[in-house]
Amino acid sequence: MRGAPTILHLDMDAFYASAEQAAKPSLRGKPVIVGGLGPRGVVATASYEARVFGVHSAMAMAQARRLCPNAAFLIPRFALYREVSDAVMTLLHTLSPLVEPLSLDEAFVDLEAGGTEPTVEAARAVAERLRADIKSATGLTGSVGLAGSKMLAKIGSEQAKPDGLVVIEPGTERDLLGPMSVRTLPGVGPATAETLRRAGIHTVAETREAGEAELVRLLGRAHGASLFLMAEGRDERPVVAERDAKSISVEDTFDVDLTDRTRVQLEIARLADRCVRRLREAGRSGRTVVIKVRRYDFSTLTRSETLRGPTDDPAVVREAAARLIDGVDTTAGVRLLGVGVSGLADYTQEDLFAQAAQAAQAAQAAQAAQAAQTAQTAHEGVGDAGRPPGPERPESAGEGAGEASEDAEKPRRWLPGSDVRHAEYGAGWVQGSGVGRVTVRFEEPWSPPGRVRTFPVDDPALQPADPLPLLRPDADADAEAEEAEGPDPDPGAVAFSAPDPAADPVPAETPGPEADQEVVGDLAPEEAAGPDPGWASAPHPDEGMCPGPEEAEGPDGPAPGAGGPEPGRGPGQPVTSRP
DNA sequence: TCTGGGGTCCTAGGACCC
DNA sequence: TCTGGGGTCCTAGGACCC
Repeated sequence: MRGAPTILHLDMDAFYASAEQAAKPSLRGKPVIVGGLGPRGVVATASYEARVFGVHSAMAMAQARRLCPNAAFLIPRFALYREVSDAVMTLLHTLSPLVEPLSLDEAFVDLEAGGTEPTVEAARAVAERLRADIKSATGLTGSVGLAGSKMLAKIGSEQAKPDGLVVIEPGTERDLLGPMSVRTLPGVGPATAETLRRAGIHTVAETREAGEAELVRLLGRAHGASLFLMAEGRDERPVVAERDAKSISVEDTFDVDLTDRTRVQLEIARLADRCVRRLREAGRSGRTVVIKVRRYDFSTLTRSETLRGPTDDPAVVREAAARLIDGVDTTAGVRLLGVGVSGLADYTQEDLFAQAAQAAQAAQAAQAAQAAQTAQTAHEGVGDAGRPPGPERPESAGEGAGEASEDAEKPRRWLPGSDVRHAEYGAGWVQGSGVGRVTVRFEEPWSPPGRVRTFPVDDPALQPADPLPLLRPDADADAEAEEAEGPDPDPGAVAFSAPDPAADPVPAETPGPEADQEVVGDLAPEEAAGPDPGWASAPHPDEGMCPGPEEAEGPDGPAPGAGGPEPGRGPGQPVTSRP
């Protein structure tokens, strides 16, 4: 607890959705929902326009579609968010060496460690300048809380949303917290809240009054004690600069439950490979392999195995994962599989070789022992050191949000929201696809809202592309970014590949909303001008079903009540309605 | 159409060792 | 030949967070 509000918490506003609106001019001021688009997807972030309809994070996407059918539904583009996040974190590091990122869009900063004078006025001035710098470097807004502790700073930024600053002056904490819900306190989720509710505890004040002993009795030692401190407004947790990861894992939820045993084994092997790829990218190795299985009924179990030494060998991890899944009954159906590695360490190459060999030997010995025990020599141990030959590439049911590297072999998937470039029309993004066609809106972050065109999905002129920067990388922007970042010469806010202005075919004038669609390729005009029937009749054949903004479709609206996601603007249906 | 993906921390029991 | 404890590691599950 400090005498001055020098702990800062920054939380970017509706981060993913705001980044998408910044990147896609036609979506500004409209409801945007970012998340998994498959049948089992959930909302990652909803723009404020979509929240008006009751859509929020972690909601099932199906429910979000019901609540806000006219929103633009987009897959997350983590490459973009990471770039923006890096720019923001760079700004935070100019304030203090003590920056603790919590996620791509959130961080604590210890201003006092950065030399800010410990007064309300000085802290407020730093925070206001920070918010302005973030806006000019990224085009996005963030909310800031300032307080004498992490907990209060975070509560402050929450109160400040959107695009605000709240200072909680030391000395006011207890009064401020008293009437708030226990859910406000960090570490109180649905389960804890329910336990407390059954004990008649609903507010922070009631939590305090219950006393530490009672809280420990209800919640256990660590949880009860820390909750009591938090309720009293006592939070001495220091801001700690980023720590090394302790585990790395990947998982996939399948559109349809898996029942085939061979398929389950195949997916486990693929996940193990993906996990090791991430492990190696991080320059780490790990000693404990974990698999996760979520069954048809959502019950979840994990199985783990600790090796004799850390490894980053895909074969070793794959084999451990295979042994673990062997012991799990999956006959009734599996909706999710995951593979992770924990007990991470940085190890030299020699160590890795030695230990990988050791682990393989141990595994072999174990197998041999087992074989001997069961007197079943048909199960050969020798082959276990080998790798499954050939590429494993069953169709992926999950989105694989993290991994972008997919085979060039298989048919291209045009996921709504993703970046494309057309040989003639330039940069754009996929608005939807289905039944052999893909609809693209051609616009750039700094252009006016663009127009929509439809192509055959296999049109060679259309290619996937990297995200464009949110701010036009011109001289002015560079100067601004440089100024914002101080001595660092890298304007860096957004260091993507620069667009080629010469190749920019986006029409200079903005077409009217009724005339902004043009058909390209061999489609009959009426076919292309109307809504894509694939959207209405078959919601998930091709992930494509992003209705996009109101003017996305031609003048002929879809047949109303066609079921499935709303393919376009029905006559008289407002896209945004503010209460 | 219920319920993603990537993490962290805590608890609890059993094995094992001193 | 009635009974110790304590410490650490491993495994499994669960709550929570963004």
